[in-house]
Amino acid sequence: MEDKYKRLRDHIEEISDLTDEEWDFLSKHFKYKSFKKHQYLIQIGQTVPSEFWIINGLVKSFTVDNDGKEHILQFGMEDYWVSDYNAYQNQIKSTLHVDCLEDSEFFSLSFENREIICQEVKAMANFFRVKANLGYIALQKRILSHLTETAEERYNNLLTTLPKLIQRVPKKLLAAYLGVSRETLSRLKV
Amino acid sequence: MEDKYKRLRDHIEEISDLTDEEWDFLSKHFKYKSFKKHQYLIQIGQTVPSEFWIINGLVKSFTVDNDGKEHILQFGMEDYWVSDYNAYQNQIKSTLHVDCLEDSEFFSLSFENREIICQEVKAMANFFRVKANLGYIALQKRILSHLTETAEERYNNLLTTLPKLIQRVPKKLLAAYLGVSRETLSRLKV
DNA sequence: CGCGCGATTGAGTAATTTCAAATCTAGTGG
DNA sequence: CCACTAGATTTGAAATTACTCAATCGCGCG
Repeated sequence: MEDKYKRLRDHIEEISDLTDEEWDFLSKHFKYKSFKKHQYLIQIGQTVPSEFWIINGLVKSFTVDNDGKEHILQFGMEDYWVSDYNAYQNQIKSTLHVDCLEDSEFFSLSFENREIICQEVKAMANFFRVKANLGYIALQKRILSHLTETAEERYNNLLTTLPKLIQRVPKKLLAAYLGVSRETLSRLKV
Repeated sequence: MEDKYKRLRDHIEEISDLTDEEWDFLSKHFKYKSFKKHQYLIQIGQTVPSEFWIINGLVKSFTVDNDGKEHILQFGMEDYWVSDYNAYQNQIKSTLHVDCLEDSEFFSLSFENREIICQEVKAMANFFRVKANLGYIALQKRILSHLTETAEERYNNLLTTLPKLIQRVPKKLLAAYLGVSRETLSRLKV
């Protein structure tokens, strides 16, 4: 467990340095959680009290449309943060499922605790500010990739940017992430 | 000019309250700029020293693909923030154009000045943190809309969420934002 | 008045989806 | 360890959708 906390601290200090006192204070606000494959962290219609930092494992966040088809907003793996941020930030009901694709471990952070540690520890306010900026930038890139690239190009980009992910995720889920049918993805000459 | 600064302060205080001293300090770090229709705030290949808060006017940020087609990442109007945040945050060359669709006025904020006011004024660090979160959430919604909705549904959503924008923007630019050809957009029965 | 830009419409083409079936694979229990 | 089964992947063919290329129409500005 020590090493898991250590990894979280390292992760935060990639962006904002912490004193030992700050770390002692803030680390108490995270809660360790463990989920089995196929368990849900978040379900549509429920409140979202926490966001999750992924210690290890793999999750998907997704919605289901009127035809029953699954659309994947995000995959999350080691060192990723995941939640339904719309529901979390605005304290409303979730419109997403978050489901474990593997047995996974997390540190969860409640909305209240996040505000507390941001208020008390300037470095954490800075961390989340920078992190949100980076997330915003990453999503802008994804939007642009949807506007400018074919599914084939997006798939090839995935292969090069997240090769480890590809091996852990069934192709039909990659299709649901890229926005094409699994048949079309299967027909791409890669 | 007084009222323009007042509007910026109001905008910030929708999220984070400021003391008069804090405002006096931080407002000095913004620079007023005015651009004519068709002028570029940012061009591909150039550095991006600033982000811009739009006092009034209208801009688009976009790229041009290999076929010469334009793809619009964002429209910005009154009270919006706009930049190439990837280039701005990482201090690299821009991959976007930002172009004025109308005569427009801005307050610009350099990267250095943003860090300064975030360091000195806790409320501003909080403001940008929350703002980045809201931006992240908005882009997640847009990703999901691309995955789950048809161009027709996305267009109808635009009509209801940003009716004023529609009237100021030619339809072919809306098509470039929604990710369909102008002919297809024109054929939608709305 | 005419020019240019934007919007619309038509027709043919290309790409993707859907539905169906066959094949392959990994995990389970015996 | 093997056989079995459910899920995943691939392939085929038809149907749908969107795109491209072209031509026309409409309107505002100079």
